[in-house]
Amino acid sequence: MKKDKFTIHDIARELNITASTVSRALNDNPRISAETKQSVLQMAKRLNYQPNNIAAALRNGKSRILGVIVPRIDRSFFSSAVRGIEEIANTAGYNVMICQTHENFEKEVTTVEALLNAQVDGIIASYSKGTSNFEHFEKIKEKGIPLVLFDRTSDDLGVSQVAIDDFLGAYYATAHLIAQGYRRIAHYTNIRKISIFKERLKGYREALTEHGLPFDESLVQESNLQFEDGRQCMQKLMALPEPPDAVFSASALSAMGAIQMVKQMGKRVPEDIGIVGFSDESFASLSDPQLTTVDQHSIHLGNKAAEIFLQELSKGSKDFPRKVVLKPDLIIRQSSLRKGKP
Amino acid sequence: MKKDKFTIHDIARELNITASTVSRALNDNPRISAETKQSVLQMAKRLNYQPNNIAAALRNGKSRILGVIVPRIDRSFFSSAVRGIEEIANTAGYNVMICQTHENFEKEVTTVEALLNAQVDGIIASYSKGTSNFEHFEKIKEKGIPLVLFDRTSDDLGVSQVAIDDFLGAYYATAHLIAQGYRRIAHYTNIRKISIFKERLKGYREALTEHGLPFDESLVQESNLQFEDGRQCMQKLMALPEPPDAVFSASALSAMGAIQMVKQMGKRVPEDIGIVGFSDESFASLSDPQLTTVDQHSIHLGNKAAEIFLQELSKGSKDFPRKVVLKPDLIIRQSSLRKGKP
DNA sequence: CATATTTGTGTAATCGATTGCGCAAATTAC
DNA sequence: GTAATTTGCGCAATCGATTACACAAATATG
Repeated sequence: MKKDKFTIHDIARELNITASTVSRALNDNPRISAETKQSVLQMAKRLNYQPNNIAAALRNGKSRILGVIVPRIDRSFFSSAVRGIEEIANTAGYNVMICQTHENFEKEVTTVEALLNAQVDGIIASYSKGTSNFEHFEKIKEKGIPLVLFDRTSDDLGVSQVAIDDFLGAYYATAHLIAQGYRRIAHYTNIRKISIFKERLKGYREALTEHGLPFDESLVQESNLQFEDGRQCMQKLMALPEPPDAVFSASALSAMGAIQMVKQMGKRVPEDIGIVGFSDESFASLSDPQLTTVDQHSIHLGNKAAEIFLQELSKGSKDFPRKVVLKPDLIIRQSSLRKGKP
Repeated sequence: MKKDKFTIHDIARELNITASTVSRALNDNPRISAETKQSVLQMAKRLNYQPNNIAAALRNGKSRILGVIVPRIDRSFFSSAVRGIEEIANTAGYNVMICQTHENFEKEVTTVEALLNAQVDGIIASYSKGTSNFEHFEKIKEKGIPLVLFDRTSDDLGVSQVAIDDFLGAYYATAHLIAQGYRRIAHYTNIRKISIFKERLKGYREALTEHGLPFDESLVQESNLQFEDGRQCMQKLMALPEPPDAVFSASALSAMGAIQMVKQMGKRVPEDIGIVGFSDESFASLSDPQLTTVDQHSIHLGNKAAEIFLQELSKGSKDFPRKVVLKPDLIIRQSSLRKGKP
């Protein structure tokens, strides 16, 4: 039951030197002699000295904490992105503080405040679906704290962003379906004001046009993109006078719903209906048939966001804000393979 | 571009009072008059004052940060548990700092140190598969900081624990299979020294015995319980002279692998082979057939862990350590329903 | 050999909020 | 009407580490 809270003053007393010398020795200051450093280090080890980061943080205004804001952590895309952020941040000596907004705007505002009060050195965020007002993010900028947005980004804010090319991902997906011989391709989307869904819709449309296929508004289904939405939209689509022969969904979950409904209606995937989803969730390769998806490389996305944060910290605001757009990849599985491997 | 860093001293100067009065006013100290509080609050709002938590943390030794250690965040079970922890912690005014060990013992040790240096007020952890030495956890105890283990727990350490009743979950699952008429039930397990897997094995065995079925060691398959493991174990099992007619897997992922392999071998689930998994991952209800699983109520588990942390903080170490064992529930889906609803 | 530099360490202020102690004024008690 | 309390606030120390400045001793320069 030894007292386990020694400070640099305790070390100093033991060695008959001052705390400043100890501090310098621990920080490897060149003005301290080698012997002194030696003995300080030894004593620190002997006393099992643990530095108090809080004190250092107060003194030099750096907490070495990076705040991360995500809508929710229990979605594979976000947890992987967070993991990517952590990988980079940890090796650079930063701890990560993660907060969830649950897609709730008010929670997002209070979260930003909480992180600022905690004196984080920077914030990486993906905002809520309900967020339209960016004042809370402005506040971060005003404080001179680096802010990096990822996935759900905005050009209006004038901060660095990391996202994948949603347009391209959608284009790949749609073009792949066309190449597989599907001709009447539907699209699942969310409220269109969110840029990622807008981009996906554009990519879908572009692929159609480029291959001489008509764009038919009745084939675009707007919903929350959850599993049940995927089922219901499929039902509506199949009730059309001219039902589709494929679906490109802007989410993986609703694509799964679509598959289930197709099977339930006695049709086959991919023979009768081809299906492609967006975001490579873990379940994509577990379904029957396995789901073709657009891989967003979420870990890499997180890495990139953390790297930009570190760069902004060191270089000041020169060269910033930056905008990084990663290329997605189409992971082709059975759900869209009518002709066999392309 | 206004300066946005005001302290209580700035407020004090504006009002011609001292910082101590401001501090007391902000903390609603009864010795401060109502008018003074009023004017302090107004001035604080006018200057857009943001308290510096770091300074307060240094002074009173409380950071209001709760450290959480999990093997990895991109697993539904852990991310949900974390979400449960956050729910409780946030409403109690705590921020949560999440760290991952990637099932790596060394990373776990350094993570504990990082959290201690960050002066967290408590730690909630689920340790790595490779962890056998608990010295780093002892250190937390020595510092007098509350430590709560969840899911992967240990009685040896003398700290509070929250877990689900793995034995009971396994018992439910196995008994359910028996009730559905399956008679030769296999079991997927991991290395047996980890208590959760030991318990699941015991529950499985108990259910067999209680229903007069023999325990057959050749039906117990040990692996890492990943998807591919589930496939391979199934293959081995089907090659036995007397193959099983059901599998109770200690993980959901390997149960999915089992389903896939059964289907690939031209047999049907649940008609020929019944399958039950452990841990209600998101994909369980998305598979075909949908997977019967043991629900660990991970969010609730997280809630409970956070509650115990808060209690330990307030009540001192009286009544502690505590051990909370939650009851799991069997979520019955198609993969085990041979006879229809039980 | 005198001056200039470098080396090694100490002194004391600082970061911002909190709090024990003290003290005068206002209020209550008897 | 005097003594005892209460009310309201200021003073100054404190949490632990960092760092500008100072200063003596050692070494270098010319």
